[in-house]
Amino acid sequence: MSAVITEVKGMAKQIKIKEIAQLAGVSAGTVDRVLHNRGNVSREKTEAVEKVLAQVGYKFNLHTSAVSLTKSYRFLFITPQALRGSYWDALKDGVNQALDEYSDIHIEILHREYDQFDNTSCQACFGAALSEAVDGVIIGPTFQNETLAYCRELTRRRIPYIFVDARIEGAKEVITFCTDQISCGRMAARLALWNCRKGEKTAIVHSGRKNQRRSTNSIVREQGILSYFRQSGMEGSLLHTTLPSGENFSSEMETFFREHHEVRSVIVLNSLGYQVTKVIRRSGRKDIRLIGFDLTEQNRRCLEDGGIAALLCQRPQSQGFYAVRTLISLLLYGKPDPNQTGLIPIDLVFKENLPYYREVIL
Amino acid sequence: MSAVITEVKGMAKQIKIKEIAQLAGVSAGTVDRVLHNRGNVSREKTEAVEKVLAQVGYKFNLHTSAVSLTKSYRFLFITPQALRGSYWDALKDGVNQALDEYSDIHIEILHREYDQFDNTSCQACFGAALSEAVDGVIIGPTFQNETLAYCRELTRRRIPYIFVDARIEGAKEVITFCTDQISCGRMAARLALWNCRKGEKTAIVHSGRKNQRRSTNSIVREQGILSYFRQSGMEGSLLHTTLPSGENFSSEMETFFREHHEVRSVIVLNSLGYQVTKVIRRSGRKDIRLIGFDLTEQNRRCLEDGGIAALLCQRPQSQGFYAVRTLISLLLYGKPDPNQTGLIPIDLVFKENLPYYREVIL
DNA sequence: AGCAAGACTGTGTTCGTGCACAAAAGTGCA
DNA sequence: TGCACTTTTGTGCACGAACACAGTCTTGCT
Repeated sequence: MSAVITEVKGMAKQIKIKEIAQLAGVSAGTVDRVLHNRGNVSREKTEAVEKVLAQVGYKFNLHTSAVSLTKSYRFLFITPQALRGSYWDALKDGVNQALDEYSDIHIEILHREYDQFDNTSCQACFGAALSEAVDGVIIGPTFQNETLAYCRELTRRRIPYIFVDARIEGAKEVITFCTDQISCGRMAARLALWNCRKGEKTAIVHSGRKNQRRSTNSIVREQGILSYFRQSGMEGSLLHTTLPSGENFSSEMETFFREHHEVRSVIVLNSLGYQVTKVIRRSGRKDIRLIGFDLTEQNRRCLEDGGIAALLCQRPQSQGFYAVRTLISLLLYGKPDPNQTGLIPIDLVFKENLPYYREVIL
Repeated sequence: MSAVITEVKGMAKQIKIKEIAQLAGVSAGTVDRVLHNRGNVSREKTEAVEKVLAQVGYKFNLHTSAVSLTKSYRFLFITPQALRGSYWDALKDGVNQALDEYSDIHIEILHREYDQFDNTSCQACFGAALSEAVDGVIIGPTFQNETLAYCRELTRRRIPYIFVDARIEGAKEVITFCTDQISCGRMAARLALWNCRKGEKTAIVHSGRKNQRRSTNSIVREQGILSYFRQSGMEGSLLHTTLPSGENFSSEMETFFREHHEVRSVIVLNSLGYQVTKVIRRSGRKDIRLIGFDLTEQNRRCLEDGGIAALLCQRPQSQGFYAVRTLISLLLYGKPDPNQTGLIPIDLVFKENLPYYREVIL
């Protein structure tokens, strides 16, 4: 019989502002001023407080702060159109969840949507956004130039902003909440090559919007796929095809699947996997595994009925939730939470673990 | 150019106890008594308050409550030995994280560990636990009878308890935080059969503790695997082998892998996948994909070096976190959060998304 | 020196909730 | 009815952080 091992875990007795004040030989008010760097504190006392602070490790608590908070905040939340059940809709759910969690803080969020396939719409949206007096902005970016112009103006006005889903090179955002799309691509590739035989091929489906740059995410995902295939010495087994824009049925693609019997895996680079399942079904092929991205309502159904074998997801709810939380924390304490990396886990969803993704779990 | 769609999201103005009191024609103290069912309120006023409550949808705020809370709570946390980097250690991390998050509430947690392979140790542990005066208990159960006896006593003493990782039939726990092991098994099976050819086989590795019942979880996982294989008409492609107890190297299993060339996938039913990688390596086989469970430190390393192809994980940190949170919420408000289902998502981890599981994300 | 402007610092009030205590109302019994 | 007792109800303070305000101390200028 082995011994009963025991251990006591107590709370790390949270230090109070009053105690800090006492240790530093100042009043609570001064500590408060230092903590929020509101200024008007002599160098001497600032240093005294900061010295104590460094030793005791004071922890901010959003909720306790909120009890006494009188100020109210206004955020802008700018994304492509968030259709019911879409990726952006899920992100919005996360934003609302944060609003709920921090309902003791007075926050108002204005949601502004633009057409992600029309840069003039985006431009107009950002233009209108500039006339709003807000304390912070959350941006789901698409168009590089338009977004950058807007961000520059925000920087000039000292309004903090956060990217979700993807970042724009050159911007000075507080943080970006997104997943590493290279890893996403590599995971998709691993699934495509899982137990793969010589001669079997993998098809990559691109989005085929006319006159439209492909989204950065889909480009990077493809790079990830490519790097994994190259590393596995299977570079030659990749094929490419294109999904036409809109809901138009692609007879071209149907022919593609009919003719390429050696294709056993299909990776759809965007969230339109559910459209490809229809094509595959029409082609009569039953030996193809479809790997898609994003847990939209349509994709969810396809996962359930078997049309899609696996989905790679980037927890849009978490992105929205953390974005709001970070903005609050930043505005209340003047500095972003240093623990935050901005990297959001990648979820691999099969039919079996799908049910857990019904309710939002952060 | 399409229109810019806009929408305003504001906070849902939280109702205060004072307002409720006013609406019900009573004092704030009475509302407080009703909310926490402390008794000593006339039927008449109770009904008046509850009527208002039902209309306005009052929401508890853990943190504001905590500000004024003077009471302190004591929880017991009873698990198998939580070796560094083990599954139980991860669960403990989640408990500590909750302690951290709710550091404004006075909570003390006593961790008691027993030897999961020695029921007398478990019995002794529960025996000692009964002499502790505590407000709630979190149990990671292993032995059915011993646990049930302890739980009966807890029920008698009206001390709430919560299971993590697995539940014990017949107990009256507040809630159990665990994943559906059937689905876990089915996911493992899906991976094993992913792109599988006729003639290829899958080996299931059982734990081989002497004189020891297998853990409920591993039994249920096997049922899940079996059901998936049966459904796919591949029942015949399953083989079984056993891992000896302790760290002893299994030459028997090495021979198994050498002889069964048709085995292409291996599912290790418990968290000891990393031990099996050594055997496979010794056997010289390089065409086998190992599917394991639980993101322990050792398994993590094997995932990185490729010895393990995929791990199925059950977010032990979340389990620990939610267990503590539920206990707090229960003790403060007298009733568990009805939103909680207790089901924890299943994570499928490859080498590519492993980095995100370094830091605990709830 | 006298004085005002500004920098600095401490005190006191506020928020919503929990809880102790006091006040009020009801109950039973001689 | 009067008295002791219990049950019910209201009031007031504490909690910890934010912030307004008032008081104190510099500093520069006439």
